[in-house]
Formats: sequence, structure tokens, C-alpha cells
Amino acid sequence: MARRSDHSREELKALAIQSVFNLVDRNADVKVTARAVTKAMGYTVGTLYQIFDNLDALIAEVNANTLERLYSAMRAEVKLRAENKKSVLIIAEQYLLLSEQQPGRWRLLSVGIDASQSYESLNYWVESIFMLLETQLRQLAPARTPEEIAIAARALWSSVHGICAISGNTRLKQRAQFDVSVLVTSLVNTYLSGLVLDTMPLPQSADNK
Amino acid sequence: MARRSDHSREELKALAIQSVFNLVDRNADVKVTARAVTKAMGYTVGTLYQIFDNLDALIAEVNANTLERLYSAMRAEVKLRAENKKSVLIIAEQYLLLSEQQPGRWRLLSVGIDASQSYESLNYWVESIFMLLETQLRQLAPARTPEEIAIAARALWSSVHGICAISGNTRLKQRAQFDVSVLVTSLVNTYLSGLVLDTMPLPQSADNK
DNA sequence: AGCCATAATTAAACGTTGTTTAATAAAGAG
DNA sequence: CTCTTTATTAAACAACGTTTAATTATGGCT
Repeated sequence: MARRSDHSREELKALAIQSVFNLVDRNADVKVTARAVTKAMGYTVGTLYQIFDNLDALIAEVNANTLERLYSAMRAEVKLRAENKKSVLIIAEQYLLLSEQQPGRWRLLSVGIDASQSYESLNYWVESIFMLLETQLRQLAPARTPEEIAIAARALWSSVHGICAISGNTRLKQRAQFDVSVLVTSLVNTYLSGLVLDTMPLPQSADNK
Repeated sequence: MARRSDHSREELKALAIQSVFNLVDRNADVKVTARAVTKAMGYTVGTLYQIFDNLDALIAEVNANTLERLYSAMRAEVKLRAENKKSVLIIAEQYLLLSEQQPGRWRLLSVGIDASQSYESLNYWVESIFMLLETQLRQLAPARTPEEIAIAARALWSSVHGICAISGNTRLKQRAQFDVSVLVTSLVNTYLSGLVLDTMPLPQSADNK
């Protein structure tokens, strides 16, 4: 059952990524293990290490793929429903949609963010999303400086992620638990109101180490 | 080297928790493993399972301990510096302080939140912090309904956590990275401005799917 | 065609993890 | 002093990421 050369190295990479998607889409809580992935590919575990340096590298590529799709969806929705609804809220809702409708992919992304590893491809798409977000923030609050806009974008992104991470994972069997979308909407709307209405400037980054 | 009965069951529990603190305080990135903890206690691995159901149960107790200390610190600082600075910002800064000055304990808490397990003791202290936060929010925005206050508290808590989680772990070697405290301050101040100034009500939880 | 070097694939192994089980050794009761 | 009980340990288990050695197929060469 050895050597098939059915797939080129690039095909194997894509196959591995697709296999991870299949695994976590079928069961969001599944452990994405090296043997499980390669078995789903129709190979044995060793093959993974001919394609990737290690399992984390594969997960990073998967996450980059997820972020790319997320970015495209955000961009498309913003273009489609411009003037209709606040664009920043649309962007946030797309992130929320990912965490709700593809929880497996989102969970992979969520733990990957903490992984302390900074992979190139990952950062590229995060930066892209930041740029998209900053563009909308600039339109919304033209009085703010570029640095204030950059800070706002990062604060918003991290906040929406935090809401999804805590309220999404904490089992909702808890009493008086609020829907995640309510929290996200509240955060974005209220923060944006403050950004537009408040005359006090945001703190300068000059005082950071 | 067997049976010492030097410690009662309760003492062993406290010893285990303290050992975990010692481990992560010495090195925030260390893997908290069953064998490492019991070795630090002066016992072998099996002893852990006579005290706790499993390793996660120990970590949950550690996290409850961390949250209790955090709650006390928040409460003390709010009382101490009342009228001086916005109390909500003080509360947020205490969370930030934990993540910066005791990163090991914070990391344990951070991954524990995603653990999908809801331990009693953990939830108790989270609820306590929420109540403290809601009290301050009520004073700050008396016009808001109790539900709006509750939503604001959860949105703020999750957001501050998200900022610490993303900006704290992503290696700051990144260009143009902003200090975590700047992001937290921006988020809290701007959100609070919106909460006070904006006349639009927060979204009701009735209109969500 | 047939052989050989090269490379892909696998099987097996290593060290480490959480957890369980059987063996050991200490403490208290009679 | 012996016996029962129980804390503690040593050893084992399965699963994990990763590495190594053994296979097996492919493509080039004569």
C-alpha cells in the first residue's frame, strides 16, 4: 500500500488542509491529531512530516485558509450591503457567523491565536482584515487620527474575539446567559458611539514600553 | 519513601494548588503536567488522583483561587481609589495586571475558560466579579436598564479578556504593535462614553434568533 | 527490457502525556 | 504482635507528536 504518487506535494498539502476541515466540520470538538488527519487523507502518519515541519504548521495553514475565506466574506458583505447597515457591525457579524456556523474551524483558529507562533500567512490575512476594518472606521469617525483608528480596529477585533471565545464556549446552560450576537452588537454599537460622540482623545501609544 | 501522612487530604489539596502556582510563576510557559505537579509536591503521580478526579479538576481549583484573588484585588482597588478614577477602568486594569504580572496564572485561567467544563467554584467567582462590575456600571449609567447593565458587564469582561488573549500572546516583535494597556484603556473609555452618551438603547435580547 | 539510484510511503520505535491497576509499605485496632 | 485498612508507589496502558529504519514504487540509464 505504499507510494502512489497519486498526488503531488501541492496536492498533498491541499488534501491535508481539506481533511482537517472535514474532521472539524463533522465534529467541532474532535481532537485534530496527526494520525487522524493522515488517515482521513488515506495515508499513514509519517507522510505528514514530509509535507509540513510539524502538526502546528499544518494547523497554521488551515487557519490562514479560514482567515482568507473570512476576509473575502467580510469584504463581499461590506460591498453588498453598504449604506445599509454600519459596515463595522457587518464585519463583526461575519466573525460571529464563523464561530457559530463553523465552530470547528473557529476553535482551531481560536487556540491557534494563543499558540505564540507567528506564521507569515496567518499574519498576512489578519493584517488584511485590519485594513478593511480601519477603512470603515475612518469613514465612520473622520475626526480620529490614524493611530486612533488603528487602536480602535485592534481593540474591536480582540473584543469580538473575546466575546465569541468566552460566551461561545461557556455552556449556555448557565442561567441568564446572553446570546453572543447581543453582546457583539452591544459592544460594537456602543464602542462606535463613543468613538464618534466622545470628544476626549484616545490614549496615545507614546507611553508604552 | 512511601506513606508519610505528613499531610491531611486538605493539606494535600492546598499543597497541590501551591505547587502549580510555583511552577507557572517560575516559568509562565511551562507545561503543567500531572507528574511535574506531584514531583514538586514531593509525591509521585498517583497521589494526584486520590485528591482530584483528574488534572483538569486541579487546574479548575487553581483558577478559582486565582479568580478569588483577582476579585479581592478589584474590590480593594475600587474601594481605595473611588471617585479618583473611573471604577470600571480600575477593574479592567486589575485584570490586565494579572495577565502582565502573573502571566502563568493568567494563561492557566485563559485556556481554562475555553475548557468547556463549568466548575462550580469557577463560576461563583466569575459571577462575583460580574456583580462588582455591574454595580459600578449602574452608578456610571443610571439611565440604563438592568438588562443593559448586565449585557454591558459581560461585553466588557469578554472584551478585556480578548484583548489580553490576542495582544498579550501574539509576540510583540510584530511591527506597529500596540501596548495592551492602550487597547484596554481605549476600549473601556470609548465603550463607557457610548454607554453614557448614546441615546439609542442597547439591542434587546428578544430580537435575536 | 532490466537494473539501480532516488524518493515516497510505511512500520516501528521513542519519549511524554493523562489515567488506571497492582504491588508495597505504613498506621491503627485488637 | 498481628491483622486489616489505606496511603503511596511502581508499573503499565493507550494515545499523542515526532523520528528512524525499513520497504516499495518510480524514473533514468545502459
